[in-house]
Amino acid sequence: MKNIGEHKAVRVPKQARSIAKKQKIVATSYRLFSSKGYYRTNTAEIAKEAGISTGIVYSYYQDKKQILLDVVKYYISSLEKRFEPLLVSPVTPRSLPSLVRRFLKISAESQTENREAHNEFVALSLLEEDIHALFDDFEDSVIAKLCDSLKRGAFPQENLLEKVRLCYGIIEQASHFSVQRKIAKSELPVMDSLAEEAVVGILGK
Amino acid sequence: MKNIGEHKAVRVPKQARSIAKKQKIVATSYRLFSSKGYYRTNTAEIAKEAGISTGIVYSYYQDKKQILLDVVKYYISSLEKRFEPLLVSPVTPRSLPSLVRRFLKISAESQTENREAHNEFVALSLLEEDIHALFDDFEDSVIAKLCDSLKRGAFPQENLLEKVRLCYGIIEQASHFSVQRKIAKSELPVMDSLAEEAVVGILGK
Amino acid sequence: MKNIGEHKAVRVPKQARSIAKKQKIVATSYRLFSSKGYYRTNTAEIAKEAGISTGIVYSYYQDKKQILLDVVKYYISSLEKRFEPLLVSPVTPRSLPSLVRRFLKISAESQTENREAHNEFVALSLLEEDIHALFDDFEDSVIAKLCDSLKRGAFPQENLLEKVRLCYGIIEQASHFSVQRKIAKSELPVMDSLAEEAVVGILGK
Amino acid sequence: MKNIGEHKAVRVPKQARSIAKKQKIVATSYRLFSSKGYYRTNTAEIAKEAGISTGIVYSYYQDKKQILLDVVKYYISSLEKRFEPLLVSPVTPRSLPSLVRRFLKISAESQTENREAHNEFVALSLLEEDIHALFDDFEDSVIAKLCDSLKRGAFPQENLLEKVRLCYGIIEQASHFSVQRKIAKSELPVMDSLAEEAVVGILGK
DNA sequence: TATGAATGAGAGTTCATTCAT
DNA sequence: AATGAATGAACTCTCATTCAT
Repeated sequence: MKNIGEHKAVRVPKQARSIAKKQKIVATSYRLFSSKGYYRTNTAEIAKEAGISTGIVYSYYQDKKQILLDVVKYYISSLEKRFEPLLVSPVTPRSLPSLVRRFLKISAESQTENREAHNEFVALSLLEEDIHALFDDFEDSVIAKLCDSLKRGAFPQENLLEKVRLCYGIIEQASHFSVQRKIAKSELPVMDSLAEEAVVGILGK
Repeated sequence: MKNIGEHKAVRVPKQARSIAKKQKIVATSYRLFSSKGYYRTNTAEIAKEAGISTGIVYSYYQDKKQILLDVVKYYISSLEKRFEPLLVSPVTPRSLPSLVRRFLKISAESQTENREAHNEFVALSLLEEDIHALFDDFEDSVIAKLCDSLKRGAFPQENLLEKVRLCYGIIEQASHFSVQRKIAKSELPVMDSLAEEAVVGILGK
Repeated sequence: MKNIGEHKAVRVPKQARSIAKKQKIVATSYRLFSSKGYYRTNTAEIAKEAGISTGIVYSYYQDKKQILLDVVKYYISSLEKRFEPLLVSPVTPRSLPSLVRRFLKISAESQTENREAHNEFVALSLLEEDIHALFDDFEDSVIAKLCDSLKRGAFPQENLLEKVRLCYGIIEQASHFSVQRKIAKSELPVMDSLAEEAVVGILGK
Repeated sequence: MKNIGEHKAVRVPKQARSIAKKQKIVATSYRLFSSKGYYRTNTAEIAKEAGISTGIVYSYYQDKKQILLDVVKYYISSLEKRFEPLLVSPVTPRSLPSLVRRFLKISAESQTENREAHNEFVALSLLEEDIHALFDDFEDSVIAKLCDSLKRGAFPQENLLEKVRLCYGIIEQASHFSVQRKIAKSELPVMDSLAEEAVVGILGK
């Protein structure tokens, strides 16, 4: 009864209607996972909220975990869209401070707008290996692009990768404060300035 | 299922034997939550591993969540013990670099030794408000103590709290790399040096 | 679910294409039922393997059970073809031993070649009344023909039907050993000889 | 989520009450499997009919299949009890016919009284390897004991095992007719006589 | 005729929690 | 105080069958 070693056929939607339905599942799941959490959302609820039957969910996805993976991919792709504009042009020492500012702003915005989603998915990435891998890939790609921009902008290349990793972490931390912490709003510019100076200091060396 | 507004009598253990039993529950749960995860550990298993009955667990704890809270408190208190030595003496500009190094070292050690616990509890702190509050309190207290040490060591006091918060975050990030990332081991000293310089730079201003 | 008393229109195929399609369903189901078992084969799989849609299956068959009935009929008709040559000519006391041998051989062959099908359908005949009836009819017809052959070959007619039934059972048993049992291959001729002697003894009286 | 490689603790009941409950599950399942069939009986029904909750079933049995195995063991042990008296004393050529008669009688009785159970479990033994193994063991043990009785009764020992196997099969067939077949009741003694003669003939050689 | 997406009841199983002893 | 058997709602996933196109 266990169907070991046998693969269940999962529909790969090609027609517009099928694609729309799969997106509907992802969008609904994204909303539910964000608001209630992955573990507290059941498949029946996903189906009901998406306006479909439980059965059909399983013709698009092998199991609940696969839905989660798609939801996280969807979330990450929305992050990619947000950050993309910051990753295309070369960075010069003169333009760096402004880049850092924009990074901080977008990072904070993104975390604020999707606060619950952000928390949920970052948490899941710590609990589930394959989710972690998705975030790792995203981070690696952003960092690689930043390295590239910096190289083209004639920044010192010694230990560049490590520097960028650390700076990326600093920006995440700083924007994290903006969002999660109960810091007085008036203090946020201070934090941003500190982060900016730190980043400029690290990369400029 | 949650009996909101209705209080169940939960024993507050005062006798040595009772206290020992409660500690046994916490220690066992800590081990199981670390290795299998909170959601994948059931109460029957906790009781069995602790050598007690399932029923008795519920005379010490209202529900599973309360056990988790105690486990996290236990984890945090172990963190406190680790970091305490770093938080007692004043910090001078001369001793700062060494403090940062020790912080990085202990932070990395702690994350490595309890890697699974660390991931699990950080994840849960993102998923559950009350767990989050516990970590927040811990962080606030560490940061407050650091501020104090720095004040006594005659560091510039302007925006000190924000500076320390950011530095704390930088150190967490840097030690995080040591542990989670697949960075080449040879690169770790580089990361540590960068973090040290950044912290010294921020606090020295 | 069974819509008792309500008739659904089921196509009775008359055009060549329709007949071919129905045969395709039966042949595919036969293969799947044999290898995976009836309960473990679902209609979607039958349709897919047969190269048709799931919907069309239900225009040829009222439900899954009806497919099974057709598959069993198909299996039985293949048995009929195998045994037919043994059932046409009169049997004399002299030719009886050779007939028994041929029976044993064909019976064993048939069980071996379709071992999985054999087991599956015999099992289902014990579980489902209507399948049982199909096998009963087949057996009755074989036995009737054997009686006829024996009558024409001047065997004693007293209790002939019972005798033949028993002999038929003996042959089934003996060939069953050849196939299912882990008897040493060297012992199989012994079993066949014993069966042969028993049959000759019974019928000759 | 799949708990691969982890064994679930299944209670091994030692106290009287626990044993009674496990027997209750087996007895209820035996009844339901016999009347409705294994595949058509669900665990909720077993629990309900046994007057217990669904959950507790799974603290006695790992899964539904394990219940079936116990039910079949229970059935086989009832067969053993029935046949035991026939397997203890030596058989002489003089006592053989009476032994065969008693065998036929008990075999027919057993199949009649538990007709549905018999069909169901024999069918399942064809569908499931591990059920098959249980029946094989039973059959082997009966046949071994019969061989022993015959040896002690000075029967010719050449090919004794094969002879006994075939005779055992003949008796099964003959009693099968009594039960399943729509033979006229008046014809049953004929069948029994034929079987008796055949067995005596085979073993006497 | 034919498709295959869609349905939804029902399956086996788990587990936080309770309660008779 | 302590046990661990018992509960039963809730879970994920399956599949015979239907139906809009």
